[in-house]
Amino acid sequence: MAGMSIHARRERERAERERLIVTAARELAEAEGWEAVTTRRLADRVEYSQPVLYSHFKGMDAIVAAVAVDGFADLAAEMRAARTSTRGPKRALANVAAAYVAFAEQRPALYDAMFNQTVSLAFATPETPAALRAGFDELRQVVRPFAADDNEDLLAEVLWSGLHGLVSLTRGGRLPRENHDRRLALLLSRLA
Amino acid sequence: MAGMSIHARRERERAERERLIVTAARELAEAEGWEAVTTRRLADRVEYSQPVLYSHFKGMDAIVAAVAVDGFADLAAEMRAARTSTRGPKRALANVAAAYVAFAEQRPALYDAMFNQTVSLAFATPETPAALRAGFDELRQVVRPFAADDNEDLLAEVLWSGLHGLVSLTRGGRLPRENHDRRLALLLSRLA
DNA sequence: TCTCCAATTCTAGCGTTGCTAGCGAACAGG
DNA sequence: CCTGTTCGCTAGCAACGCTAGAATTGGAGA
Repeated sequence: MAGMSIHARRERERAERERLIVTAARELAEAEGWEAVTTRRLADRVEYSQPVLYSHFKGMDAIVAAVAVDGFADLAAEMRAARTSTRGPKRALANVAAAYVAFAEQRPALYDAMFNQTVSLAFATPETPAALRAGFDELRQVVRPFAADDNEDLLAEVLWSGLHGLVSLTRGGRLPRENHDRRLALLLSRLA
Repeated sequence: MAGMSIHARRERERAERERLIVTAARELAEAEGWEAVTTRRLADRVEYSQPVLYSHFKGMDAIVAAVAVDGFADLAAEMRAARTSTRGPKRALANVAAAYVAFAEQRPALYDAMFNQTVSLAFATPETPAALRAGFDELRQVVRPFAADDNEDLLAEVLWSGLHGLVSLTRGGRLPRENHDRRLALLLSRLA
């Protein structure tokens, strides 16, 4: 039965091509913004025709969602690094918050995919991708020392909201970039 | 010289038509979301042809921006009502925050225009529309009792960030709607 | 009142978008 | 070597934002 290994190779190649599409979409978005990521340009970039994209993803939204999942994994990793490289609950909190903000500032297109662009990502359900949970877990761990036993989740969610609000309003020009650090410090001091 | 009054009438009619366009855009967006607000459908609704839109606004973005300015005026008015109908700093804060959240929940398309859709609105500059300042002033007034003299603005900005983050993550499905009230209460208790 | 000119609105169309139908080539299996 | 299926491509659709140029409207002067 040579057929089986052939089938396996095909699936492998197919998975590779899917990765190629997702990373190409991500690179294009980070270089020129999401409005520049069209099916034609993306197909051009991966050197396939448009319809190939639709054999992997249901549509453009699904491609954005795939990039977003990647983004959540990256964000979770960076927050984890920020947390484990510090001692002391207060410093850990400050470091993780700074990592979150830095991520949003340095990868605006990725952050957009995660929080603005895509609406069709399952979040607090059983089929939520692991990467999404991982990010939230980091926040929960870092606020644990400051929470009463019964509201750890709640505090993590409020922290997340505060960080997202700060980042989001600043990036949209609603808040002046000037006092960004002071705002962040104030938020953290009130939550801790 | 009858020409002058004719000119005046024409300008009046023109202004009326502009209002018609903006309110039609707003109604269409609130009824079916912004993706349904196309130049063709909008032109249809106001019973003019597409190019008329471009004699009033530079493009679709400018129309969204005009709706957003309306939205800021509404939001400011509702927050003002919430503040002045209450006695006591803590209650005032809670009431204004609740008004903000209610606004975002009941008029999602409007909130979208104000915070997600449009990027091209001047905010902390001299030519910032009055409606935009008014909303922020309400927040500033309501946090004044809880701020040290030198960081009143900062605290208002952090409150705004927290509220926007809460609303934005909840609406995008990132936070379960379940504990929304408890999250809001926690945020306020930490800021006050 | 009739004609003319300027302002204004409409028709028609351009280039691009996301997405899909259906043809043609490539390739595993007999 | 032939056959059947799988796969990617060419071509095209409807709808998008936006614009050029024709057509219509309506005030002004004879």
